[in-house]
Amino acid sequence: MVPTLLASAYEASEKSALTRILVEAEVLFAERGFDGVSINEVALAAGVCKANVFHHFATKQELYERVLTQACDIFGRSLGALELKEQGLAARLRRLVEWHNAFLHQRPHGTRLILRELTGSPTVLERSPVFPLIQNNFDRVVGLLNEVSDELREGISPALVAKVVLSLNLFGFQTERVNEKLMVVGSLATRSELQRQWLDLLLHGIEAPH
Amino acid sequence: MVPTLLASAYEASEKSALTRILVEAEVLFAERGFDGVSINEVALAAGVCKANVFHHFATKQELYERVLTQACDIFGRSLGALELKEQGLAARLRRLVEWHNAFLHQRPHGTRLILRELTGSPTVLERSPVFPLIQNNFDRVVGLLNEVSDELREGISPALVAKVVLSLNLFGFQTERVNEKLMVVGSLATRSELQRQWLDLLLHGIEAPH
DNA sequence: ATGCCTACCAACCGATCGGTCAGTTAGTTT
DNA sequence: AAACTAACTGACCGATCGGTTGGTAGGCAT
Repeated sequence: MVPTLLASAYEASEKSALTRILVEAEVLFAERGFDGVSINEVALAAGVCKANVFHHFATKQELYERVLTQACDIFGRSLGALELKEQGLAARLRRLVEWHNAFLHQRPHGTRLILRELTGSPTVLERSPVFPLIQNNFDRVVGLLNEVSDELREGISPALVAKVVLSLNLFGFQTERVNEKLMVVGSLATRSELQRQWLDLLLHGIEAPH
Repeated sequence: MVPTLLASAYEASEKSALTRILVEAEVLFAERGFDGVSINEVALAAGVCKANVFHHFATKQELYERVLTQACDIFGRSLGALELKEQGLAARLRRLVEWHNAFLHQRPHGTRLILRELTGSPTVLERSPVFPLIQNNFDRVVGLLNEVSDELREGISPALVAKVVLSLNLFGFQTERVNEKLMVVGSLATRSELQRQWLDLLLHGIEAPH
């Protein structure tokens, strides 16, 4: 109805068709991957016809890349809004993990979409414009830890800590649905409790003091 | 040529068509997922015609589940062959990580196949016969750590340690190809060096002694 | 030799895939 | 009022999808 090319126009109570296409495409691609979703499905979910999707996006690839880039951007913006100055290592690490985990669950579809690219085969989107964004976001996390690197033991680099922290959070998120089935009987507690535990583990190690 | 239904007949120098189908299907499914691979591709890679694949497997699903189950079985057998008695926590943990990592790289396709199920949406293969196998394998790893649980700090459960160790190894494997691009400049060293570092990190924590 | 079974293949089926096209509607510009 | 443009649709395209069918080739027991 309203002729506009701005995807960032969320002010309308009735979302535009373009916005609906992007939203539904993110959900579907995140859940079933590029090959698992047909353009027709996206169109149906968005309440438009297939040809309309091709009016806004030249190819299926273009739609996919647009959704993916958008997800990376949102992650970057959220990371940029994270302020944790004047804090020590332990507190800084805890806040970082909490922010990261909260973000993952606020945007599960975007997260899963990015994870697909991060862990998928390199044939798809090998040199997509997304990789620099991921690189940049990772570097910024390392930078946050670098400011308190003097509190780290010798031989422990900020990059290593960042990798471990992000890995545990992301893999935990990725396998959440399986975990629920896998650990019905006791072994582990709630998610936040589990997170508290491995953060403590990270800070102090697992070995008992002798 | 030779009429046999045994898939485990590796003794023939010329592998049977069935074996070739299974091998190629594992590679393709691991690389591009269930939806990303057509039966025709599998047939071509195995050097047979499409109808022949459907002669050995009733449906695409059946072929996929067969390959997946096989991958889980091989993991279980390799885990069963791992003997690490009479060792302390540190040595035991190191051997466990080394075995796991070596296995992942010896069978990258099977590993990626399992990871797809572990991290994918629950709609596909929701209640497949594979989940009990995964559950069982995880429990056995926990059991190995449980034998030295007295060396763990209070509040650190063997299940938590197992989850952290397996997560770091698996996510590291999953993102290996990205890592190579992501860390061209120095931040991190070789894979084995990186692994040694986070194992040390796990044992002793990251905080400097005050 | 005859029958039987397994392995294997070319050709085919209806459905769906990504993508195109001609045409309609409606708001904007001149 | 005429011209233009973006948003949108139904019908269609060739290709490929998962799966079926009818039949051939060859080893084996009788």
